[in-house]
Amino acid sequence: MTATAAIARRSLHGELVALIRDLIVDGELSPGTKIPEQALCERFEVSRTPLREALKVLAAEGIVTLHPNRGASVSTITAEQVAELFPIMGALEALAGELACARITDRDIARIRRMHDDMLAHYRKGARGPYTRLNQAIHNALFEIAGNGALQQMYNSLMLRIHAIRFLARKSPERWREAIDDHEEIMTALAARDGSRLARILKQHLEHKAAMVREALVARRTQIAP
Amino acid sequence: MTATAAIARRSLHGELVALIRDLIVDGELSPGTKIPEQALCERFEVSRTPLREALKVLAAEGIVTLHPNRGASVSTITAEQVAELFPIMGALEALAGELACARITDRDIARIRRMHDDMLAHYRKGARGPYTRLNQAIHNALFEIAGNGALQQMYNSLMLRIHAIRFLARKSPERWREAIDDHEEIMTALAARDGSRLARILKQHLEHKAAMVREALVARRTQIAP
DNA sequence: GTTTTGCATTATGAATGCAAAATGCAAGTG
DNA sequence: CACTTGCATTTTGCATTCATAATGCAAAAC
Repeated sequence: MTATAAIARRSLHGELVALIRDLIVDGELSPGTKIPEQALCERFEVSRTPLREALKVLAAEGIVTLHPNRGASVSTITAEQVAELFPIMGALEALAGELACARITDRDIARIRRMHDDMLAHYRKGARGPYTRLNQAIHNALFEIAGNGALQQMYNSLMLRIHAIRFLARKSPERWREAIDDHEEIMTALAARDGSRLARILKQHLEHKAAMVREALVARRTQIAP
Repeated sequence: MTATAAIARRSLHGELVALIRDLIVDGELSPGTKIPEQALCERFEVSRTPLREALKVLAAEGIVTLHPNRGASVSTITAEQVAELFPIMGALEALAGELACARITDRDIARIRRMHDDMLAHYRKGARGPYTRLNQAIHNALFEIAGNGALQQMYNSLMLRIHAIRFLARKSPERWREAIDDHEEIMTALAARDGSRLARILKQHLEHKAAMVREALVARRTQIAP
């Protein structure tokens, strides 16, 4: 025999990393929340050692912050950090678009076109939830088609870090319209397999997203401190 | 008083992360080397718990690979991974260049020009070591001027991951000449504060680097299996 | 009434202990 | 002689334990 499929090696701390990450993604642990070790130990029925290892890993990923001798908490994000991360995501998406254009099949184009049309339908209905889901699906599909695993991983990691802003992603109608326009252009460039154009559009699309978040942050600030 | 400087909080595992990372960077632990916990515990005079935590973090960073139940080893890198990482580094450098152009001062330009000239002098003398050092210093300076901490961190992290190829970075004279030409163009675009042009050149520069590494890898392969 | 100080409680950091898995080696088998 | 098989040793994963720093609260001082 030539290649035996390596049996799945499990490690408790690895499971915990995934588990806690899900907890954060699903919003059960919201940004800023303290993470008491003991409580999670009881919840998952493990001892503190693997749990602590998991927290260290999540801290390295940036979604958990460790306060030496004072425990861990779910990372919060500042406007400054958002301002730093969005351009990076823009650069990565641009690269993904470029790579995707070089590899995309007609079948893939048709598939994304379907998602795009679905998304438009939800936009017209004003259905934010399904719209967002399809929006993300399209962006994910781009990364998959790009076929660069490391790139996809880095992007996902960044998405996780800015996850904290999800709850304030209340686009204004103008910004939403803008996003739709961007997506139309994305579809066109993708169908034409015009990599450099798609890259440019995606970068700009992310700049628009960043502007949207900035507006939301400002709105929120004024709301909190009247 | 308004702002007391928070006293430096130390954590053993944090120290160990830095320490082991240095060991790897300095080449004391070369890629593929197994990392026996006990040996390092004795070397650093710590117990296994913090050391294991440190290894988990380094694994999350990608420079250490964990083999469940079989210990850890310094990550090796395949040609495929190099092919995935270089385009990402290209995208990040391009972004750094663009941001740097928007913020660079005349003083900074003069400083980089000096480094550039020094580097050229070393090139003419054929001094690879000092050349490489200045080359890296220039790229680092670009990231610093760009002023995006997250970007710099991600780039450094990637540099660490491809660190394994450092020993085979034997440029052919043609490739070296090519790199010099790239750097001349980089200086020109930087002095003109032409962000998009600098971005394009940096991306291309990284493509050249990738090609160089690919050649070195091929050469090495044929050398090993004659 | 507000602030400060001391102590008890709790939580975190690190070390040790124990069970399970992997490794190495020698003896056995074809 | 090559290849497996069984056992002793080593290594790793996790639980538990011990030490230390932080937190909360009540009493004392201003």
